[in-house]
Amino acid sequence: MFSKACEYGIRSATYIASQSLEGRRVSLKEIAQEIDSPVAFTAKILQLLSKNNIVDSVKGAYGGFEINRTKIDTLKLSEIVNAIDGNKIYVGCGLGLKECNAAKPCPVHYKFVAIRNDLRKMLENTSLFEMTTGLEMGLTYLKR
Amino acid sequence: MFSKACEYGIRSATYIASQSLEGRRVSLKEIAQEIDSPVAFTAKILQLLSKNNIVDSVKGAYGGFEINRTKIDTLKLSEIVNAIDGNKIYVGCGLGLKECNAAKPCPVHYKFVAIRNDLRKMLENTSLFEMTTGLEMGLTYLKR
DNA sequence: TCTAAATCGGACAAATTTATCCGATTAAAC
DNA sequence: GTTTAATCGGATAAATTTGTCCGATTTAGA
Repeated sequence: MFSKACEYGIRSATYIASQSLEGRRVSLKEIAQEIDSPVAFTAKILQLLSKNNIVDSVKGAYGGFEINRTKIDTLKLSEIVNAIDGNKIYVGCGLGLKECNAAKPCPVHYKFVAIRNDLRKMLENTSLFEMTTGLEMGLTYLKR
Repeated sequence: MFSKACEYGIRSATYIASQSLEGRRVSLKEIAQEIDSPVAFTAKILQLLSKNNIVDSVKGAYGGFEINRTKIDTLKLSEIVNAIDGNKIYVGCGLGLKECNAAKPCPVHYKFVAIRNDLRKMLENTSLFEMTTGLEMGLTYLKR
């Protein structure tokens, strides 16, 4: 459903948020270790998230990544997905047809529209904070 | 959502079915032209569908691909998707976590379960015949 | 039997995604 | 100022997906 890059991105942001809530800034190394992802590849994704203003990065010793409280509350999963995978999850035909729309629908057009709308709504309604709440309660896990 | 291979596979099967309903056996060349796909790559996918008993192939002059009426009525999209992409659309965690289930859920586990169930049900409930009905009525289009 | 039209199957090539490496830069601490 | 620990950014490599090529095989028809 999502690219690997996007999966690592969501897991990274979730972990950073969870630690920022505790006042801890975290390093790339720690992030990759905690979400079980390839370090160098994760670095690329974090750069992307940083450029898209989703996480804040601090260079130099004692640097790392963090997300401020306001962003944790307001940022939605959709913005992370959009920064990495773009909007290709929502747009385009389920069968790969270039010109498929309500006026000229493919055989499964309406069925896909419904499912994609659900996915879009879910991503637009899920905040980073919500992602971390389960973690704090020990009910959800990011690793492995 | 689906791989290109899977998209071509669904479009191929749908076109073959629509022509088989008219009593016409169709060639690879015609299929690729009608669904606007790369010929040689489509050939590979048709081989796969043939091996998985989804389409019937006839070698030699006047050969080509066809699907018998019973199969057109009973075959579901899920079987085509399964033959090409396997079951990776349904299984596995939305965030790519190896061990994610109801006992140890990731932060979006239940939200993904719901959406994927909808997708699975849709594929399991849509027959090849249903794919062709819109085509016959000129309401849906496979090309471009 | 020969020819033409078709699928089959294996090797190969291109494109994209995933992943690694390393030097440059930055900033805190001593 | 030097060291150290960190991100940044560009080049490169590996893996996967997508796509091509071509000879082998099969079969209908002349």
